[in-house]
Amino acid sequence: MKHFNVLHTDKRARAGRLKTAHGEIQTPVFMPVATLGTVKAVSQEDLKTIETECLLSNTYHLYLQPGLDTLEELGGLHKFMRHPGPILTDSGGYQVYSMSNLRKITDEGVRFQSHIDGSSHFFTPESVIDYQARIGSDIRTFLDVCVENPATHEAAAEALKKTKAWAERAGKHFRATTAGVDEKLKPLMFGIIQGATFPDLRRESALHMAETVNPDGFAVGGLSVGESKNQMHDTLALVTETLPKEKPVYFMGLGSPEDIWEAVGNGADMFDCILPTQNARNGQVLTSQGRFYIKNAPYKRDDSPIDPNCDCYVCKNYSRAYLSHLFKTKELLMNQLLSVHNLRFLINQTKIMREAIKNGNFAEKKKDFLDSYYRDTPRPERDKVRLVPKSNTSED
RNA sequence: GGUUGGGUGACUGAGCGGUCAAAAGUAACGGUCUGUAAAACCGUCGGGCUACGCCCUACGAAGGUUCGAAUCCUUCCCCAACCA
Repeated sequence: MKHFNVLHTDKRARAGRLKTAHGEIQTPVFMPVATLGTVKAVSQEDLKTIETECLLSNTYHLYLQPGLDTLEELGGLHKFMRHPGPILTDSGGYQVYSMSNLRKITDEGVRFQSHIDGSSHFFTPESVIDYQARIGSDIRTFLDVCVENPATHEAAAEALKKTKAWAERAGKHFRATTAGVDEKLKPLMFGIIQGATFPDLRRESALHMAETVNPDGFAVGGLSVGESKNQMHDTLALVTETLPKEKPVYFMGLGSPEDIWEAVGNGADMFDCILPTQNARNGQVLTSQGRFYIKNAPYKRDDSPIDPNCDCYVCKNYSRAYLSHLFKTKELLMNQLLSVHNLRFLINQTKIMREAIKNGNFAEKKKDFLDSYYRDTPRPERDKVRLVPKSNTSED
């Protein structure tokens, strides 16, 4: 049974449908991030209201808390969090990257030191597949090795070598452990493509994944980690050109609206990102006319909604002035309201994209979006590289 | 009326002879964040410059001591507590 159908194309942009055990996903899709089995500050009711199609959760974090025994006893993640829709789980590969001071990589797997209590845990490509089975996610990903940017070709090649070997092991294990499962209930496995920003490595990774591992979908990892926008988009374009066209492409960790427009134009179908929720908690909101900080002076007495063009319940019922007040007074409701809005904004963008692809005017709609989004602010430099490490970001 | 303790930048509050345009926190102003170790973090924060330095104006007010005072002395004005 074919789990993914490309319904419409407009140049390289595609609109499609992905079937999972917990329902269909229309693509392009934005998946809110529920690392610990919750989209931070957002309720299940909210997720439904904003028309969430798929959630992303995290193997590493769920493994530590509440623990897989607990999760399994309570019927898996869907039942535990009462989420009826599809869930994709990240393998923990991102934690290999972001918690580099707490882990050690060997050919066999990754030894983590828990960030909670310091206890030691060993993840292998196979065990991570088993963990995701216990979580019960619909889309499961392989353990990979993501390198920081900038990386030397040597380091990226070394990481890719492990990623490839691990993908083969994980794919084999996945097939062996899901062999008898009914097609309709069968989870999907997504392989992760690495190779930093080196074209030869990216091509090698994509070809290897497609030809040797042949997963249900392709995740593009190791991007949006500090490289320039040009590098990021060029790398994606090269990967989608290399990959077969009949399977979904998931750009891991991409979440600013302008980037998603660009990436959909380059053939990506699925996205997840902490940005809309994390930025919401830090007071930044997205609108069709650009993004801004709700806490900033101009909004203190602004009685208008965050985005007059948004259909979310926050924009219909709350003013900028009130939300600004909530932020400044550290009222917890702010986290929920701004998160709901930002998520709904991105989901609405994907709906506009699908419609545009169907109508064959994607480029035009993309231009409309960007013209409006950058109406009052200069467009960012596309070749600018993030120089400061993740843990020490600042700008003056 | 007396005694004692105080009056420091928007606020709270350190400093108690030079290294003080003055700690720290708050507020204010601006920003960062892309498969979440984040309801986190980072700047700026008296004014003016021919700015990695210089010049003004500043620690209740006015005098004074000193090479030099937010810091010591005198007087005055406020504030708090207590005593009449």
